[in-house]
Amino acid sequence: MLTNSRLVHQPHDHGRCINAALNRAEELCAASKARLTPTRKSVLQLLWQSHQPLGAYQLQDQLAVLTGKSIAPPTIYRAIEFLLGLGLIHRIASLNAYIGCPFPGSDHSNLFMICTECGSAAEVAHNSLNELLQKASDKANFTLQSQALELFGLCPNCSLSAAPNGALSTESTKNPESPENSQHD
Amino acid sequence: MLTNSRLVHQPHDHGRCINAALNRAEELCAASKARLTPTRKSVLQLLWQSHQPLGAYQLQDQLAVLTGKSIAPPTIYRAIEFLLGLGLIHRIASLNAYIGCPFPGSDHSNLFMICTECGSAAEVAHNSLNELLQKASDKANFTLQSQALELFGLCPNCSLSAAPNGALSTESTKNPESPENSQHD
DNA sequence: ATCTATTTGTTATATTATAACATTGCAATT
DNA sequence: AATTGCAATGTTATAATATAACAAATAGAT
Repeated sequence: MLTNSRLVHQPHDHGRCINAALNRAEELCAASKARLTPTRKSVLQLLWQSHQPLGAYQLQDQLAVLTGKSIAPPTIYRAIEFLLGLGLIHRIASLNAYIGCPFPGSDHSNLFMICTECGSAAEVAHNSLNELLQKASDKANFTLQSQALELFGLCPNCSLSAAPNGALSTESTKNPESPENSQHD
Repeated sequence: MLTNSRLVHQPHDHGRCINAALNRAEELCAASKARLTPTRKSVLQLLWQSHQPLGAYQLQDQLAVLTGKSIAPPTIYRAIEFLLGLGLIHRIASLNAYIGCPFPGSDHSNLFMICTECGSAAEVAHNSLNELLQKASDKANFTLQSQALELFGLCPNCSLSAAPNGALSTESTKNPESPENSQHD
């Protein structure tokens, strides 16, 4: 199970998150001879400002602030489309929102754990889950092409706040580890 | 694994589907002292006309045909909200569409297998999948509340059409079984 | 019959997304 | 450097999905 859950929910050097994501994006674009133009790069950067998914019009507002000029929806959606195409971001259907992908370039499922309290979303690539879904599809004679898997609930931090005092373990408060932004469990 | 997949993809007495769904709805409403008003009932009936999810504005159009008068969006959305609340229908987030639930009243996950070709959607209640998701949530200290699980691909029928001649088994062509509209696998 | 709460009607508008066409700008070749 | 062609962005308008706010009607309880 590959996840960015710990990184999402613990204090960390987020500047490194952003830089790492932008660097990966540069590499991926170079590799596929795609152009990471200023608009596209800004949108990606904005989506990495936090670990919370942003809607297209939130992006529009923030891009206006960032660049000092207002940009119409089609431009935003084009940048989104481009980034989605390269797997640099994901769309979270149930939120009509977009988020940076922590594992671009790797073939993986898109399971999201979305906090209904703080809005954060952690991504999980879960092999046995994918196998199970593939098996279920086979059994139903369903030719699986893609998937949208979205879990809602309370993230570690919000779970702690919500819990009756001291009822939960301190498991989630241990320090984050390298590498950059993912761990294998 | 509980699914209505076979029923969705094979010829069957669909009138019985609809009637069964409406009867279950009457019972559930009676049990919870909720009122299945004409509008609500019509919306539910329309959602059971086919095994394809319908959008709110498709419902609006069809309701206009059915009743002979045009009905504004809020009324449609209110009926949808009511039916969702009782678990009689589901919302498919990635399609902005709604579909009748074949197992209302039973506590279950909402895994959908949605055909990208014909638009049909089969629902699957999959215990071990739910367990796996619960485990993954626990591991991430995520307090799971609800989920949206949507698979895209080709349904059995469309898989057959798409497949190079005779390459697939005839497994999916055997007859549907009782009961009304679900099977245990 | 009256009251109350629920449901529906009505109007307006918010939110998300795309179509269609014009313009700009990069970059490859001459 | 000028030309050309394609990719990217700008611009305007509008489609598609969803909700807010308040008024009217209706069912059910007393």
